[in-house]
Amino acid sequence: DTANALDALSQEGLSEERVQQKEAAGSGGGAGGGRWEVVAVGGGSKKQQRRKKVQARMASFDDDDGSDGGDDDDNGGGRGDHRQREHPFIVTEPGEVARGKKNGLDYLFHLYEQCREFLIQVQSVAKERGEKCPTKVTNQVFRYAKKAGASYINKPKMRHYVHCYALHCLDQEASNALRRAFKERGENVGAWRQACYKPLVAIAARQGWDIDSIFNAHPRLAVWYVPTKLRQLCHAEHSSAAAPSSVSSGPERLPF
Amino acid sequence: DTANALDALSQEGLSEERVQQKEAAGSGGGAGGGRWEVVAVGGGSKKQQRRKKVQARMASFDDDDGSDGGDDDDNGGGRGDHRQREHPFIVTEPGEVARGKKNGLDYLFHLYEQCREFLIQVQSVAKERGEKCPTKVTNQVFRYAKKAGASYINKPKMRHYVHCYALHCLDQEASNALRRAFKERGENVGAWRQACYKPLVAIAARQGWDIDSIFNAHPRLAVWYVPTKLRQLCHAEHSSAAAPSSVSSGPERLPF
DNA sequence: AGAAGGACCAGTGGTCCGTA
DNA sequence: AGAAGGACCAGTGGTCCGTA
Repeated sequence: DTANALDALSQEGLSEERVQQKEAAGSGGGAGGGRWEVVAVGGGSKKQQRRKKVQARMASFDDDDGSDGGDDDDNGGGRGDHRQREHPFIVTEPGEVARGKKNGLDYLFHLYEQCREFLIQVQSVAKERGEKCPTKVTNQVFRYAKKAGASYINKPKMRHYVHCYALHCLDQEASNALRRAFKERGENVGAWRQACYKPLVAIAARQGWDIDSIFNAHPRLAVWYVPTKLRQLCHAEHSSAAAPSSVSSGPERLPF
Repeated sequence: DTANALDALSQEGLSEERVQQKEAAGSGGGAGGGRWEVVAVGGGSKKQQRRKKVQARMASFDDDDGSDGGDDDDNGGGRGDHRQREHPFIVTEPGEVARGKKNGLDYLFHLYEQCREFLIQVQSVAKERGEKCPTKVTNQVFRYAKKAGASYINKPKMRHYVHCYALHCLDQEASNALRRAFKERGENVGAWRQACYKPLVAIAARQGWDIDSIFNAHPRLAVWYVPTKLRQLCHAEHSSAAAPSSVSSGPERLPF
């Protein structure tokens, strides 16, 4: 029947034309406080946009069967077209909502917090079942997020901007300043993203170069793997910062 | 040339007819203090048995190239026969050295300590290089151990007996008593191994059922993954120990 | 029969590159 | 051109089962 056909399609990751909700940052300051506007990026009919409101956060579903057929909603509309991509990010100031077909950086950081919430849910299910319990945002968590309807969350995107989120967590002042500067200069997201590395390496330098400890010491950041490139930058900088013969000296030691 | 041919063979994991060293527990008590006898299990000629003494612990080699050709020793002897297996374990009392073509349990536990030492070496290499640093005995560590000449270490074996080692770490008295009882009764290794689960579950029960925390709180045990079956047993016992309606109550709570 | 371990397999971390 | 993300890939955790 139809439900099964839809299931089959959604298991291929091709259809599932759900309306996606986002909450827009209402009033200034950090992410996570306000609400995002509902932004439809699915192929579904417009009239469905306000349905399935909080789908992304709750719903008690199992994490290991591909089917949610027979639900109370139909995925109607024209079949066969792929889900549209998320709007690209632009550099926004803290509290600024992106206009047009763009997403802002508060929204980006909000996605990291959503992932952490999904992780916490996966952890509590695992504990209930006596299964091994992930400490990081793993593939399993991304799968869970997708099943929870948060189809706008995906691994490549989240991994791509982890270090930007790290800066946001570790030095909100510096992060905010960087956003304002790059917005003012009209830089694109790629340039801003690149620029996030340098202040992080400086933070690492101050804290004995142990980027893993820095991540793990921060509760919201600890659930993310340290990005390879950030690790490499810290290592390279550490090596060249140290006196040539004291590369193997421990943390906190300065060359003199 | 010959060296290359040998390399090729050893990369298939088929030959490398090295003499293997083991250190025998000299004087009673726990493992790790004494020395094991040299036990040859390779196909190499007998006269080579005392060569390459400490091979398994040191040697500065890289962890990612398969070649150690051109070394100072030849692997001589008849080619083409597979490496012999390790002698099977028998249940021995603490301090007792297995006789005949058998290995004792002090030796088994010693292997766990060797693996931990290999892990520590892998970790220090990773830190020097600024690579991500394993916290557990991973495939990478088993590969490293093999390259270090400890060909008698392998993943299936180590995973098979982890919970036995856990009991040895967490309650040496109970572990020793179990060994003596099973030896006296003439039980085989499989029966002893099975019997190790029960006292571990009892320990978990006393400590809020969190077997992961119990492993992680012990420095020598923390480097080992909690075995699936032990985790399942703890969970099953926990569920049935709790009152039916309070399965989701936290640790340390008793049903009353 | 009891046991050691090569080798396989499903699902991982990581990210490239065809896509829009 | 800049960017989002499906999909691939090497190496993982886990352990079965052909072997001795």
